[in-house]
Amino acid sequence: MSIEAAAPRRTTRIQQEKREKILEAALDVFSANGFRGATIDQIAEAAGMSKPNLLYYFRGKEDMHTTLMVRLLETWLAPLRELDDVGDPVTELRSYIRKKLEMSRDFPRESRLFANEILQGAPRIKELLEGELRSLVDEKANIIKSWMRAGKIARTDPWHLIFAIWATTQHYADFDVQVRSVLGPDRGGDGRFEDAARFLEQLFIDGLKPGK
Amino acid sequence: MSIEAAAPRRTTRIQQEKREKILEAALDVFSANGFRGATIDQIAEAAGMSKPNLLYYFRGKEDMHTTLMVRLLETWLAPLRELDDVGDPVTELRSYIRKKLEMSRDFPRESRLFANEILQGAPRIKELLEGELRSLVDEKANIIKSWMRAGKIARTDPWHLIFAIWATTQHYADFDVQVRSVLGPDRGGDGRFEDAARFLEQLFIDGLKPGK
DNA sequence: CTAACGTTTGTCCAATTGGTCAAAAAATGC
DNA sequence: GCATTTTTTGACCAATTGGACAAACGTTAG
Repeated sequence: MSIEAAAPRRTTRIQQEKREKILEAALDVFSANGFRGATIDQIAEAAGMSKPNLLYYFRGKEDMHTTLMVRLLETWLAPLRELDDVGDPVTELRSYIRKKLEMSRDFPRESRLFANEILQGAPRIKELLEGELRSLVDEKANIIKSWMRAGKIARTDPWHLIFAIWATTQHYADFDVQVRSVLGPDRGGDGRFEDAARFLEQLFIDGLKPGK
Repeated sequence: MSIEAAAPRRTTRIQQEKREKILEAALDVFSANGFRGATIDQIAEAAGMSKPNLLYYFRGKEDMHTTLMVRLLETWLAPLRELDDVGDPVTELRSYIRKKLEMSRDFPRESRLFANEILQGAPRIKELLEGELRSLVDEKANIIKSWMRAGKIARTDPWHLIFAIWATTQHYADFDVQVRSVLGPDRGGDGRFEDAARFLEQLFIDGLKPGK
């Protein structure tokens, strides 16, 4: 026994990799089936390992889910965090909307994971919403308000503006099946995101140009 | 035995009432927990009857769900169906948006039921989306297009316009927890729907006024 | 080589859950 | 009142599922 107190075991490279692989599989399964719809067996199979082996790396299903959730929330809110006081308001907002839409295109699983959670009443991240998220949105809403006061963009409700941006952009990930179904095989292909980008730009940016 | 062929048994008043009661309970449970998250026992308890009794009126969980789904789809699409060729375009769209928002306020369970289904890939109503819904949207999109050609409203993509209206209005039902959390106790009360109505009116209607 | 430790798995278990069934209880027709 | 039909329920079942565990396996340091 060494002199030092029992140091918490360093996580080895192999442990890290396994945990990553599991989380990747869990994201797949949770986002496609929701928390209750997902089974540990499904995740295990998707990760290419046995169920007891998963439970060696995570305490349980709940553990995987919250780990995913907390980690992804950061990525998810990054674009909003970047909304910057000093930039040109219209440019900032345009860039925010584009980033959000790109996230729906590139990370639809993450979007659906959150959508699932919120739909079920956000039992596992309610505090985060009321705390961290709320203050972040308040902060950014105030920035937007200051832009309005300065006459840089049209006056409107910043909170609902943010909701509208969330709703319209995430719609293309969360309601993907519906979007594709309605657009049909022709218009529903890869081009739909460019069409959406053009539309949203017109809707939000043109509508927000100052002086009507 | 009578001369007539075995007539399909008339559904009695009591049967109708029980089925209604069950569907009401099922809507509660399905919308709050999703299909897989809902249990027959929960529905039975919510309906105030025993599980085997439920299964006397419905063949199974799936049966309740599809019955709900098909029935509610009509209600859900009613506002869009009413979008009328002959009315004033701006009035028509304003009225559509208002109705959709009111539905989110008055029928949040229905909204969440659909959201849940779509999120999971719409396994049970995919054909409906690709058939009935698609042709309805196409029809209305063409009406909107004709308005644009006539210079009555600004030019934009009608399909994505419809998506944006769906997304923004249903957001207030599907993401209710998040909306409330972000707005906080003060702004998140009953008034949030009026604020939303004002905002959406400005966003969509002002933005669509013809001639920029 | 071997002891110690980290990793993996087969097996098992208890709880949950969708659904069945036969028998009891109501309701209905005569 | 009585026979028939409809409605309700208690008991039961098989499948699924989250999780526990000890034994087996691999790896590494001495």
